[in-house]
Amino acid sequence: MQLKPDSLIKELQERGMRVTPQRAIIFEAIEKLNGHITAEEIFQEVQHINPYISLATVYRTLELLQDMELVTPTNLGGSQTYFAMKDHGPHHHLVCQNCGSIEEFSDALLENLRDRLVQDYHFLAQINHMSIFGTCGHCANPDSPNGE
Amino acid sequence: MQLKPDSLIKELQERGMRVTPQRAIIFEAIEKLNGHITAEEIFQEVQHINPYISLATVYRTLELLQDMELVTPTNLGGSQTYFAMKDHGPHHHLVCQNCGSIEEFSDALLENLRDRLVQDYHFLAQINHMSIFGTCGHCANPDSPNGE
DNA sequence: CTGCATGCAAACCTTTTGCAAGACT
DNA sequence: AGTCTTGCAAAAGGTTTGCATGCAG
Repeated sequence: MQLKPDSLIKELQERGMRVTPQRAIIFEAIEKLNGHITAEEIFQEVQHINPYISLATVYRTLELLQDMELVTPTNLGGSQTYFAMKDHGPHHHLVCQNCGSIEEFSDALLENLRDRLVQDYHFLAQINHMSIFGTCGHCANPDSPNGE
Repeated sequence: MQLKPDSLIKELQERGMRVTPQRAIIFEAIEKLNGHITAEEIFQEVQHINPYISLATVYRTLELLQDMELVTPTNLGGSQTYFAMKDHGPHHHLVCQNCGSIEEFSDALLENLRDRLVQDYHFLAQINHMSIFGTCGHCANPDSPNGE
């Protein structure tokens, strides 16, 4: 019961949810890995700290964090689900199908699309985590140093 | 401009692949169901014609069609993979998180996004099958009958 | 006839769940 | 103390695979 007051732990306490050592360790792992990670990756990381924590608990904690809207699941094309913290506003990804790099892009680029979806389809898009696949600048133009 | 089962069969022959009754039946089923369908749905359909065709064969045929670039897999948010024939040009989906309806939207709406991704990120987006989640007109405005 | 395709069932992979024991507040 | 959480293992859901048989070319 010493842990540095992580933001995730604080959130739990504020909402009257139990703070167990398992959860604290899982939170640490998520914060440390910080990105788009799978349950399995979190599990591996967590095992370094306490090998008795089970995969099931990782999944249950992840579910909890989703319910609390602190984490979002994303599908990056594979069979596994990726999770990421939801704390720095909506952002999206450009996944290069050639080199596998993942780059973020601004939510602002989606304004036009959102507007048109409302206008043309009366559809309120809720895009928190979009992944777009394609070819990144480096792979598209290996010769030119800055692409285009 | 739908691709007919016949042309799928032709494609197979041209590429020196075997045309088996199973494959022909599966092609028919895909054509008949015509849309975004799961392996299980194809399997059910195929069973009506010949109950001895196995799910494994459906999966193997689907894999073959993917390798031949005649069919694309899509993730529509659930646990299953959806497949669709690749012949009616790029199109995308609006999935209502409230009522579950799936509506298509035009690829034209993505032009702006594509352009900006190239300009700002030198990224060549390859968006063949995007799914956007949100709230459809009916669910957003239950009072307004025609959403207009 | 040769080799690829099929059926069946078992294996796999990721995620979920039932239950008894244990921990947080 | 009471309820929520955990670990374990088994189940579940979707997809893949090993192997012997069968069929297309």
